[in-house]
Amino acid sequence: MQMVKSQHIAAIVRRIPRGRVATYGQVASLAGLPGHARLVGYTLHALPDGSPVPWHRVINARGEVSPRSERGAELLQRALLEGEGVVFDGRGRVAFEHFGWRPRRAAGQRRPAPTPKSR
DNA sequence: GCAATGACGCTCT
DNA sequence: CAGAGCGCCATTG
Repeated sequence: MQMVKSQHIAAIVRRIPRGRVATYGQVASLAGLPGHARLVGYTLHALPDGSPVPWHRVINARGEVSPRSERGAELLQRALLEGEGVVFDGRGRVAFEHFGWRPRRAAGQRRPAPTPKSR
């Protein structure tokens, strides 16, 4: 299978619970490609139309949606997330501390320090 | 089979 | 904290 990659990534994204958002890097790490977030982004773009993949739940590490090629698409993604209960801050950013998806991994918690300083 | 593109991440300034 | 540059692999033409 050649597009197994997309299938694998799709499986990861599909694991994201509703009302939660994950970053490309996070999905990439879970997919077995740590540090290769670009692959996730491009692979998601190559996903078929009938893919049950909530791609709108996948955003960049900045906590904001990517300005994709199509103008307004980021607004659509943001609308979908808001429809799931995700809230954006005044700058259009999502608080990973509240909406960041935290997958259950025995020895692989990709969450070193969620800004422990200042509250 | 080769070349170019692409929905990012991380580090440095 | 914000902005800019480099690197990575997969998919498409």
